Amino acid sequence: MSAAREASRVRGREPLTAPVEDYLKAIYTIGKGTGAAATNEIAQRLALAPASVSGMVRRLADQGLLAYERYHGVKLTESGRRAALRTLRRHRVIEAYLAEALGYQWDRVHEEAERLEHAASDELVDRMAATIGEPEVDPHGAPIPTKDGSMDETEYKSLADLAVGASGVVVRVADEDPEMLRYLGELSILPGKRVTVKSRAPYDGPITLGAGRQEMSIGPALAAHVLVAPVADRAGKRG
Amino acid sequence: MSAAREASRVRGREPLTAPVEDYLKAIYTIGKGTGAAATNEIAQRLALAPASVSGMVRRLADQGLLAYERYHGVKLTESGRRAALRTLRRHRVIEAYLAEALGYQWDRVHEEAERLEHAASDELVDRMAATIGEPEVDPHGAPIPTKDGSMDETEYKSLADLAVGASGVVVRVADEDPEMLRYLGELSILPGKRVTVKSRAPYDGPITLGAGRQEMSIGPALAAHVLVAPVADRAGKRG
DNA sequence: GCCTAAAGTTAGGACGTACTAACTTATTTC
DNA sequence: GAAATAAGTTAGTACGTCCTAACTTTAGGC
Repeated sequence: MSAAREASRVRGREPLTAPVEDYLKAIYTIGKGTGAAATNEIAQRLALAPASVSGMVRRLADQGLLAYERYHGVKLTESGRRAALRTLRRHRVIEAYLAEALGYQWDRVHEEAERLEHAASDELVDRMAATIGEPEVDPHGAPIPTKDGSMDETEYKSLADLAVGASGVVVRVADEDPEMLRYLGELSILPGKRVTVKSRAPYDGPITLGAGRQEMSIGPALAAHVLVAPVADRAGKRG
Repeated sequence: MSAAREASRVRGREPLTAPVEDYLKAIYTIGKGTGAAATNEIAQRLALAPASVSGMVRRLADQGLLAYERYHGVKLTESGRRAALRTLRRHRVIEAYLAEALGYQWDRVHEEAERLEHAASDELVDRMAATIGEPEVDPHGAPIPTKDGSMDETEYKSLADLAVGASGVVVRVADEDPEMLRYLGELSILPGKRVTVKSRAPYDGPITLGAGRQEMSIGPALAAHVLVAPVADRAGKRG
């Protein structure tokens, strides 16, 4: 490695730029913490040209945030993982705070948090978290990393994977699209809601759900974004 | 004017970048709204080289935010003034919110707001303002521009200009330096406090103040940053 | 195992914002 | 009003991030 590149790697703890934080967050969520992320996946998630990603991941690797092997994707280093979790914590605490303290609807928090996460200090985020009682999940049910950089990584089944007749409690909606969130809200498919799969039509057909006294049908693409914790069935439940 | 430059001026209502907002804010506060600002003043306020300012003001003039005449400083256009006031409103509402809702001390709000002002949406700022009861001043006593872009431009005397024997109510501390603010806080020279000038030493010497039951001396440089509304003297006041 | 499609990279350029060094214009002083 | 100083500008460069176009490497189908 050249002296110049070595020097750039040694460069200390300057704050990360907003694009850098976005890359790390994207890589983290693609790789679920430790897995690898492909150039095209990163490009798609960030709505950038793949060529731009190639250039950026090289710089991030030079800074010691990524392990990068040409043509074979990237993995976060320990320092990259910490930075990603810091940003993810900011994002989710801010989302929770906007909903709890400022009356935002759950379909609006993501966009606002997407900008604020790069501007808020650690202290601000900690104060927000304290003010609303140290939440453990954001308004979509996504777990909030702790200050020391650990996060609940429980993997949940989606509603699309639940067997016919099985019940579950919605724990998370794994998508930020405001339209989708509003639609789910109308159906009152929200974190905490108990649902039962009544039937599933063949050939990727609609899934019929029971939730409280209601019954409803949703497509499999939508169902795949609704994550549930399975519960044992019992009769005479209260909605 | 060339076609290319004309085209760039016509470019619509894209959101302004953070540096652009900082320039406009600086120019507004230097020119007190409508006055002119010199290149070197802007450079000093933003801690930039004068050459950088020359380049930037030309771009801002191309965008119709400034009136710029080479070698003769700049003035905000109406559109520049509106943008500056929008940023100033964000900044001061955020400061007030941090202090009121999140327990920040008055010497810490400026730094945090300096970054958040570029990331917060109008909606967020309006919600913050509503949540803390539509404040009219920030924690330092600076007036908050209204949503429709007007601001109380009352000019106050500073403590350094108050005659010996005269009294005033502190309305504002016109500086953001945390050390200065903490020091004034220790002396409890805060917005709302009533003070009386007891004496003034010659040759720019210390100014002795009475405030409540206390008496204290401060230097003229510090006094110049403390703005007061004059009040008629009366005996037997309560602190 | 070869060929093609998919995935990824390099080359070259643009834009916004900053810098230093060298130059020009304006202002002050005598 | 000329010289000295202050204020401001241009020229040339750097850096971070993005782009498109053209090229290279990898992986999948036969």
